[in-house]
Amino acid sequence: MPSKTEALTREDWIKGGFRALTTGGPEAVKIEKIAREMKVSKGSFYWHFKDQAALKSAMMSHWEAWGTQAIIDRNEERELSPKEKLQDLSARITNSRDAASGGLHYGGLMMEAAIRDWSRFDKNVRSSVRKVNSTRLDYIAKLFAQLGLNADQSKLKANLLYSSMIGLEFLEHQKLADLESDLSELLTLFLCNGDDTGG
Amino acid sequence: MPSKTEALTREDWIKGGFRALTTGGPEAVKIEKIAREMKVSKGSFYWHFKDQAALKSAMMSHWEAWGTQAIIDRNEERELSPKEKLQDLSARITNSRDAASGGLHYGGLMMEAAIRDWSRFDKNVRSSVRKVNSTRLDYIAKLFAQLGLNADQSKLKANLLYSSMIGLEFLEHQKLADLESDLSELLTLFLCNGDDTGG
DNA sequence: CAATCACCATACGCAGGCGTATTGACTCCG
DNA sequence: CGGAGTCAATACGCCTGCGTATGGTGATTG
Repeated sequence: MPSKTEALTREDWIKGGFRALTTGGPEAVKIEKIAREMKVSKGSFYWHFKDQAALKSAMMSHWEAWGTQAIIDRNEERELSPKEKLQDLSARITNSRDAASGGLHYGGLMMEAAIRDWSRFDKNVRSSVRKVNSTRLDYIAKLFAQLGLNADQSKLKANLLYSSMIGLEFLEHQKLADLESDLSELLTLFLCNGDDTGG
Repeated sequence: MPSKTEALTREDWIKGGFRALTTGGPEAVKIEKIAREMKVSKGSFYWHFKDQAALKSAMMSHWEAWGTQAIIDRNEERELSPKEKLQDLSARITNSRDAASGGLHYGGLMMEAAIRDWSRFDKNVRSSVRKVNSTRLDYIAKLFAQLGLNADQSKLKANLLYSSMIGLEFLEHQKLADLESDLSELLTLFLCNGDDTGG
């Protein structure tokens, strides 16, 4: 365990990477830029990481874990009805600013959006995003199924709910309250009528 | 009217800009890069535009017009019921590869997504996107209103429908057919029950 | 107390992008 | 033909970012 002024760790750089991503988008995830923000030289970076791709990869690993299992676990560990879980999930995803994930928690909404941006033109990031989406969708669909919807309907509603979360988040950068209320309305709508799948 | 090998126009560069944006994202909208793709030198660019910002600005102007008025006009000029218009709109936004807008039509889905990415960390682009969103949402809400929904419900459903378009587009890079079907289901759901706004 | 190790700073060469300045071609007009 | 105007190629200086190489410093170990 070194002392001096507390040597940087690998995770410090990952956090720095997410800060850059969140505040400046994919374009801002530059080593020298992050180094400046952290008031160190990039010499440190290349000690902890092989190159840029390694940082990106590490960031994605963290996010894959945080963006799926962490959220789901926290939702499951409390004793809620499926309906409550769905409501809670909506609130959690839109409002993820609470202290979670042991310090590696970077900023919720903006961060997810930035990662989605990133994924659009980066194969590896896209692969991570697909995993996360898939896990989340399966989980949401499972909750709908527990409420009595059949498999197709569950998947459909999961798609639509999750898509709305993403789309609404994009529409309303500013007013968070309306976002949650809109999502809540959608959920109500989904849970009011079970089956009427038109052809 | 010059001759030679048909001198480049301002719009050629704008098209080039959109091609770059669509295929490589905001990061790819670089003058020298676009110039290479167009097999000319950047000397040409700086004849037609003052700088990068000018190109971006011009691109946004084009998109503002194309992304709102053009879509709405084409939807309105045909004689459809409001319900049909909504369905048609969904299909049109997701499936905008038909020959439209007189040649300045760059690639539908990917392009819109790239512009949204761009807007996240660029003030001017964001301003354009807000305008376009606002216009589209008003139009969609108007259609819902024509179907008998009150103002609040119209706005809500417009928000949700439009958000779903965006979110679904993100989820399903690959299968376009499912996207349309999901949207169609959502619309059906919206139009089946008029009012049940829970508190 | 030297040797080693962990961690960081500095300096380097390279590539790519920006915007400018200069020059070159081709066209139009007188 | 000569000059003005339109458009594009080339060359330049600047900056930023990458990854490497090398050197320094403080702790740790024998």
